[in-house]
Amino acid sequence: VPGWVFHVDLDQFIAAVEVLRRPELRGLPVVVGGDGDPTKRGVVSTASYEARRYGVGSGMPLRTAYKRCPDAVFLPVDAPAYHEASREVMQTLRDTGAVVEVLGWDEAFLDIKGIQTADPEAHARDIQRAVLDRTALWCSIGVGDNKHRAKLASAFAKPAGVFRLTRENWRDVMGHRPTEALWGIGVKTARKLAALGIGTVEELANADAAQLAASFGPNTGPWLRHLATGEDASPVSDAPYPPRSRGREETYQENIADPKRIREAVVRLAQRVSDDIDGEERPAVRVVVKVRFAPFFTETHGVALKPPTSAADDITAAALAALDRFTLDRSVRLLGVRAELRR
DNA sequence: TCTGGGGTCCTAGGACCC
DNA sequence: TCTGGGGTCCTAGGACCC
Repeated sequence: VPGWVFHVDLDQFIAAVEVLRRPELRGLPVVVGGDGDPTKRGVVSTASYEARRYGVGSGMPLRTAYKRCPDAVFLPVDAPAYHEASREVMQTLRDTGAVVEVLGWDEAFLDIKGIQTADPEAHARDIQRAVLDRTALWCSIGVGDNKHRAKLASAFAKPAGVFRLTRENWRDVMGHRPTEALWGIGVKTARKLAALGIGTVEELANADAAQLAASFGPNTGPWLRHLATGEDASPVSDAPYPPRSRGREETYQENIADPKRIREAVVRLAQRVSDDIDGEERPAVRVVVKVRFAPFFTETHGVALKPPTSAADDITAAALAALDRFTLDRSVRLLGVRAELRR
């Protein structure tokens, strides 16, 4: 009997939450992103299915989304609202008795080992119904024999469906797909693999281990091939995950050229980071400043905190010391400050 | 009408040590 | 004279994900 793993993925989550509190938007193209002004710098967080029909999707610049669908309703990101909706969904999932590993606002893995079922699809439908009844949100559920397969399966289940992906149908479903279909392979790695003559999941599963290790490193190489087999022994874990870092960054509507204003902005960001880590029990060991110069290239510099500290004055001083390591001879479109926390 | 903001993890290269 | 072979730590950057 396989230990079933479910991957629950909310359908158009952010847009769906917005529609719930504004029922008049149902059925309309809705685009959530930035501060809701599609003429400004920003990207789409989530587009409703109606908006996706116009070619609008996550990660797309808001200005492009506006061009493609000028009649869409553009809304600002309201993180607290999504957080609250997410909390309700995750609690519903826990109440089913499964072990729940949360993966962001709108996704979770469920280990249902403790629940006897000969019909995992029926159980998935029950969970889907429970989420819908309690939150009025639809989700799709991937049914797998491990996390990786469950994760990929949920995409095939959308919208509002259930799809099973296991060792048995892995080759049929995934073998012919591009390597980018795997969770952990993005456009860069797919391109690099293609240059080695490896285009599909099946080809990657059969690739030469030594060649992969030579190109991607002794750990990453074998890991890539392992991904293509669909096998995954990692457990679903509900253990609390201590954050490694906390950061704040912002893109400016107009680039900043004046070093004095850059300095002031870094101080403000450092102050916000200090406020954020005030609630953490562990102090920061390092502060990293990120600068994105025009047109679009990014550099970072960091400063160690010895001894580790959470004090706002120390965080700010470290951020300014890190900023001093940059040559500010070009205008800046983004600044960021990140504190790395003691492990 | 260019390209958010929140993160995590891995790697390469230099410093440093024995 | 013409320079080893580990090992670890630190830093910057890259890649990926939601």
